[in-house]
Parts: sequence; C-alpha cells; structure tokens
Amino acid sequence: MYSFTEENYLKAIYKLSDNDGNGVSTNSIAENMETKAASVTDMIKKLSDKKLLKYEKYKGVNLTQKGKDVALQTIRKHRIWEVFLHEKLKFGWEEVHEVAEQLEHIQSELLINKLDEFLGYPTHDPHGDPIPGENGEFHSNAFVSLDTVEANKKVILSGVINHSVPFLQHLKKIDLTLGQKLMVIEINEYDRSLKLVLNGKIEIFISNEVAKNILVK
Amino acid sequence: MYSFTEENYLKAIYKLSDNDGNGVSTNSIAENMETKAASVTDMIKKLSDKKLLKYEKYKGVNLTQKGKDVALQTIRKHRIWEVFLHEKLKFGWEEVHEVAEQLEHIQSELLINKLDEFLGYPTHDPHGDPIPGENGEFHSNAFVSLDTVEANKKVILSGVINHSVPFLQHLKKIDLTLGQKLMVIEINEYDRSLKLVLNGKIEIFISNEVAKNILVK
DNA sequence: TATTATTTTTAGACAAATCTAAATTTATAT
DNA sequence: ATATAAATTTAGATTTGTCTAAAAATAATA
Ligand SMILES: [Mn+2]
Ligand SMILES: [Mn+2]
Ligand SMILES: [Mn+2]
Ligand SMILES: [Mn+2]
Repeated sequence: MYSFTEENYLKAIYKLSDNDGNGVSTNSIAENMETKAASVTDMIKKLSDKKLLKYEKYKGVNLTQKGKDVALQTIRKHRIWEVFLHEKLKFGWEEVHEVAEQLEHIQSELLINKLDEFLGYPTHDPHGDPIPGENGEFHSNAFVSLDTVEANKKVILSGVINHSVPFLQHLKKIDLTLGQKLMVIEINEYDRSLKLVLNGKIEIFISNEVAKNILVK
Repeated sequence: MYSFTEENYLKAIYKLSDNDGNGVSTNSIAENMETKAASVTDMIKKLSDKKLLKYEKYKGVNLTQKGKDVALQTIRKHRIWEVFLHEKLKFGWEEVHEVAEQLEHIQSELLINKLDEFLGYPTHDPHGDPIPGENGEFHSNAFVSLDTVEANKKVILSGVINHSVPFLQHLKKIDLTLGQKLMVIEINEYDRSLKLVLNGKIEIFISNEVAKNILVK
C-alpha cells in the first residue's frame, strides 16, 4: 500500500506532532530522519497529494486522519515486533528497535494479528511504550519521571524517555529493567542524585540525568 | 548489503540453474520473475559487476560461489520464516509463502539465528523443502514421487513438487498434509489414478496428476 | 544456404527517493 | 524599517529498477 519511506515519514511526523495545531517544520523532519530539507519538501508534496497530510508552503505540515492511521498502524507493528523479539527470541531491550525498524514494514494484516494473539495481546513494548490497538486506540500511560518521585514511596520501573542503546545498556547493567520494584530512599540536595533500593534489598546510586529518563508508576 | 531486488534475482537464478554448466537464459529469468527481458539484462549487468554471477552476452548466466551463497542464505531465511508462520502462528501451509517472500529480506544475522534456535533448528519447511544451514550446507532429500510407489508399501507424505496455493489447499482438504502416513492400495491401469488409505483407516482416491506432485519417503 | 523466427541487447524514457546549489520566503535584529 | 540570518523551496542531477520500441545476434526452417 505505502512504501517503507512513506511509512517512515508518517511515523516521524506523527511523533513530532504536538497536537497544538501548529504544523511540523520541514527542518525538524529532516533532522529526525537524518535527511536533507529538500528531500523532505519533495516527500511532503507526495504525501499531500495522497491526502495523508495538509501542507501549506512555508507553514509546516499536519497529518490528516488517514495519515495518523497509517502512522499508528506502523507504530503498532513496530512495538508488537519488539515484544516478540524481546519475549520470545530473548533480544535485549537495547537490541529490539533496530530490527523492528525493518519488520514494521512487512505488509500482512493476518501476520500482525496472529502475532499479536501469539504474544497474548501485549499492551506495552519492551520500553514501556503503549501499543495502539487495531483501530488506533491508545492506552495512554500515566507514568511519572523518577526524579519527581518523593522519598520512601514504592514504585515500579515502567518506561524510559531516552531510548538510546547506551542508556538502555547502562540501565540493564545496574539492574534497572522494566518491572523492577524500587524505592527512592535518599535525594541529594546538591545535584538531585538519588539513592535507590531495589526489591527492598540492593542499594544503588543514580544521577539526576538518569532519573529524569526513567518512568515509574 | 544487497537489495530486495538483487536477492530475488539471485534466488530465481539459483532455482533455475541445472548445475549442468549451461547458463540460465534471460527469458527464463524474466518469465520466473514476471518482468521483462530488458529489465533482466540490466540487472544481470549489475550483478555481474558485483561478481555475483558470470555473464557472457547471449550466453546466459551462471552464479559465482558468492552469488550462490547469497541465494542460499535468502532461501534459508525464507524457509525458517515459513516454519515460524506455520508452527507458531498457525498459518496454513498454503499461506506461508507470500509472507515469507517479504520476511526473507530482513537483514539481521542475529535475528535469523535466534529464530532458528527458537524453532529448534528445523531441517525442513512446511512444504518439506530442506533448510540450508548457516554455511549453505544442504540435506538433500531422498523423496520419491507418490506415482512411482508400488502398492501396499507404507509411506509418509514428506513434500510437494507443485507449491501453488490451490494445490496445497486441495491437499489439505483431503487430509494430505506433511507427515501423513499413507499406503497405496490400488493403482488403476487406465489413468494411473490411485486409491490410498490414510492412517490405515480412511480410503481416498487421487488422480495421477495429484500423485505426481506429492513426495513421500 | 538463405530466409524467417526467436531471443537478447540497446536506446531512450520514466517513477521513486535522494542530493547539492541557488533562489525565495519568513524571522530576527539593529 | 531595513539589513541580516535562518528556514524553506526550486532547479537540476543522480541512483535504482522498471518499461517500450527498435536493433542486433542467434536459432530454426525451408
Ligand atoms: Mn522502537
Ligand atoms: Mn521504519
Ligand atoms: Mn516458499
Ligand atoms: Mn523475495
């Protein structure tokens, strides 16, 4: 139906949308997709012709409902594949994204629905991001960043903001993986670094920078 | 490394090779890939430049070892994905091929090796075709066509020659699926149609045309 | 062997997606 | 308000893979 490239553009524009009504800029898309502004302009015209987005010269773009649908289905496929790679094939949570970038473009409704069933209809991917439903419904998360949590409250690691490979590897090394039970037991005034206790046992220290990128509930 | 198109050409040429030394013709490739001879000539030149095949104008092509390796790895991925779709996602054996045509092009050594492990290192795909190993080794099948089997010998359905969707659907409908134990109990002289008994119980009739496309051991 | 017929290659064009360099528009700062 | 800077678009090329129509080579036939 749509090419890999078209799907990738729609996904990028979807993620860059504030839903504030103001269009997504050419440059932000170019930066996000590691391509040049001129290429973005060309593709935008094509997507506009296909009624996937609204475009006014120099004013940025906004996805139409049709465009949002394609973006959401691509995100759905991406995240379901990530669950498969992590749960069934034992990929690390830092390894799944790259391969899912390819798998998300496989065209088969039957495949994604059978895979979803095989995985037991997961609601979140290995990074805690919600998986849109078949019709694009979203269970939006009510997670909060760990650096805003008050001391002595039990929480569960439920997501990450930074999805980079080095960050995910670092968290894994210090046992901060999805589902980990933890509690903040000390907040340093000076640099807002934290002392945590994991499973009520091991104590670890993390910087505020790390805490800011961890989501808990 | 190689594009979808290049992999598809190499796979097609591999399957069209007799290993008789005589090259694969431009027209046979074009027919097999449902494209035009002129397009094939163009692609052949490109693959020749990349040392994936030997090409002499008007003489047809022969894969180099490098070309065979790429073809075999693509076939390996295709068949492993077919096993996954059939065994884990419960796709019918007539449904797996189309989706595997897409999945075979996913580029990740890690993925295919983990998938292979997850499936328990299968040796054959859902149609009985052997799965090449990581280094291209082949367990060549010693199957025989059902129309050559003598009466009253117990055999096991182990493969098919015709891979078309209607043929596979037909076999499924009459319970002739991979692994089925059966015996020929009557061979009609007139049209060489057969009476079979399945699992020592149910009796069915099949035409010689059907029998010719079934492999047993 | 000369003449058709078939196969294959070349020439020229096209669509998709990208790029660089130049032109144009919008935003910012004196 | 005018000049400068930044963002965006256009112009013109390039790569990959495809096509049609015409030319060239090979094969088949009389
Ligand atoms: Mn991802
Ligand atoms: Mn992608
Ligand atoms: Mn197949
Ligand atoms: Mn393919």
